[in-house]
Amino acid sequence: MRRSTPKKKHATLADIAASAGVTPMTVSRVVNGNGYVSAETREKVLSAVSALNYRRNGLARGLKRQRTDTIGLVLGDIANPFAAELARAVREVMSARGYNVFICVSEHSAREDIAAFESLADHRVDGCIVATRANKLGNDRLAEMIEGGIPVVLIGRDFRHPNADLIAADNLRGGYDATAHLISLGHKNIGFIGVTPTSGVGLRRYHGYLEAMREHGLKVDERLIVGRADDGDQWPGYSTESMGYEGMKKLLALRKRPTAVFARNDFTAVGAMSAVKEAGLKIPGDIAIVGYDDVPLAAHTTPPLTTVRQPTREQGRIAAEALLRRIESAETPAREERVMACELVVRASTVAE
Amino acid sequence: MRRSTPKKKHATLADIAASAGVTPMTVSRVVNGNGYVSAETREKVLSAVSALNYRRNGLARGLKRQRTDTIGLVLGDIANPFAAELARAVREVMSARGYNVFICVSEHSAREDIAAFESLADHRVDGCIVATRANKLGNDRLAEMIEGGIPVVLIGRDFRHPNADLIAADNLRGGYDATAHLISLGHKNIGFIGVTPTSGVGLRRYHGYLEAMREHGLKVDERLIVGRADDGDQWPGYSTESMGYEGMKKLLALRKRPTAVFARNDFTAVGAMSAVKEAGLKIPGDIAIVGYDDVPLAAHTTPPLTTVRQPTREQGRIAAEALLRRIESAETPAREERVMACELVVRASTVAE
DNA sequence: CCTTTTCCGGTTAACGTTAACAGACTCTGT
DNA sequence: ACAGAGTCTGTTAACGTTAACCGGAAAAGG
Repeated sequence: MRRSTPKKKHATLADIAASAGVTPMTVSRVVNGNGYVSAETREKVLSAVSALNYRRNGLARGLKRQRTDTIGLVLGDIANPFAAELARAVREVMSARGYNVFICVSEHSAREDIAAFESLADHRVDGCIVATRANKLGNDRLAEMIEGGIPVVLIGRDFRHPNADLIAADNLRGGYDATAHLISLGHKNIGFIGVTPTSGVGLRRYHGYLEAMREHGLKVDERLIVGRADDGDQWPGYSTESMGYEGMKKLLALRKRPTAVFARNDFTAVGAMSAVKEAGLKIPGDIAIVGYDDVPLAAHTTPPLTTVRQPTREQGRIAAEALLRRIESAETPAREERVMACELVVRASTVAE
Repeated sequence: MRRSTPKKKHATLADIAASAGVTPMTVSRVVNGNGYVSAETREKVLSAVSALNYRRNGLARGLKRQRTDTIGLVLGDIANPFAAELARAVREVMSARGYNVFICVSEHSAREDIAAFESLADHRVDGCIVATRANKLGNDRLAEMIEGGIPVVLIGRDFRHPNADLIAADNLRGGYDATAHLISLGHKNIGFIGVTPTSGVGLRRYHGYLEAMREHGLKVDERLIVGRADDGDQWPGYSTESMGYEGMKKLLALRKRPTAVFARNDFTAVGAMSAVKEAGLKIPGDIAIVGYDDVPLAAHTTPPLTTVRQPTREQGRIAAEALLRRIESAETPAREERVMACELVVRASTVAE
């Protein structure tokens, strides 16, 4: 218990300067590698730096320089492979240009969404990429921050602002294509797992499903739309697989069960597949299944999952580049909106081999 | 093209003060809700705050207060559900105590590992939770930072330092139990997917496997250890499912193929299962499979996956609390090390129902 | 009535860094 | 020898915030 020691303080430029017998300014020049410093002084300074374990204070530096070389990335759900891939792409571009990336997670809650970009803004990140789903409160707050002068780029968030670029996958079309694929295979009774009829408002892929059904003259039975509401503020212990599993159970219990199902994402689809197999039914013979995202897992399910691939890396890369443009140009550039095509990947969960 | 506007600047306390006809100090009192301010002036100030869209400058604030109310979390792989769950638990504890959490991702690269906690340290986070795998360079750098005075707690990183707590799951025991389970079912020829014989040095669950084999008098054939090296600095396009798939392919091609396989994690196990089924073999009849982590998916594979559950939330929570202790106590507390038990979850991939 | 407390707001001086400028000294070329 | 350029280091003044302190007015207590 007595094994505690007094706390250490961080060394400052002044400490190094005193120890090396120079002024703080000279030390600053050495650690930043700019300005003229003789080899001899540099040596003295560097050895003092490592002796005192000096690290520059990013707060003071950022305050003085009016930039932090740091950007923020707000993600809704860190467990999602899509988010992970996005983060990787953003980071690649950003670190090549000398920026750090700090990630904040909102857990799909409006309150946390706001808290996340407020804390990033307070720490004066040079810009922000926001990849969370739209919500009223968050949108309002975001608009204020943008108007407050923070460069912002949105990924897949259904919110438009004249000073924020928007990069998105064409999930409306993706959902349409997935559904049209099932229709072209002769299915008429097609379910959707992953939203409630009311909560799906913000989900483009769900609208794609509705549109495809309507355009092909198929009626959408509300009993075929199953899932949990997700627009509330809490989503405790959310597991997308179990939503798929439970959703499919509900569909299988219907008097007239669907012959095909479109799931909001691949993990939901996997849960649904598990329920189908448990019921002793065949995929795709009895029920065909389509997922969304083409996560690595999708190629390894039994049977392999038909899904819709979105260009994740490209979205991340383009968003990062758009943000850099906003950060580094003297004037705030004109708004850019990019909608990227998705690609249906047909595997054995809809078409037997 | 011409649709660009000049950049905005952030409003400062002084701007608000001027606009409200008070001093900056009074504004500070209002926005921080401390000190005495009359209702009338508070009103004036607040309306100026919202009119000018003021947000306090966290850099200046942090610089002056010598704390940022922010902690850093360094993760190796954001796509891992384990990491996601950990992050959630850490965030829960931390936001309840008024701290923000910034996440940095190292992509399992030593260079990025170092860059991550250096950038966090430079931004003067109040403390850091590091959940990346150990590596020589990173450990050295980390030791320097700890000695530089930053409170650090490690999760599952095989690195000891007198001023850093260590929370870990007992993956050695978990790996042992998983392997012993297979042995108790009569398997003798048991493969491991996910490391090369040389690269697995840092992976406790792999050592558990080796230990169980040795203790039960079974010899470990090096050809039964398959996987990619992962201790290099690059790991491009890494997909854990495909490692499992390819690893299993190699094992199936052996003249004397294993009757059971232990995979380093559940996704690797899923990839392996996919290769087994593709070869027309039965699970667990021809080959039994055990994974690790008990991700939500594991309950929904076909057959459901036997795996080892680690207490993820608890690790996150305990780490967060340990960090808070380090941050908020005046003296640096004595080192704490917690090893948490894992639990074998038996499902149908090893024992037919 | 006087003393003490509570309320309200201003003043000053940092926190650690760097941009801008200034001064001195050393070359180089003519 | 001298202008001009290049090299090296120091001084000053912010960047935006808040801790610490100060003083006056009003309220409370005796």
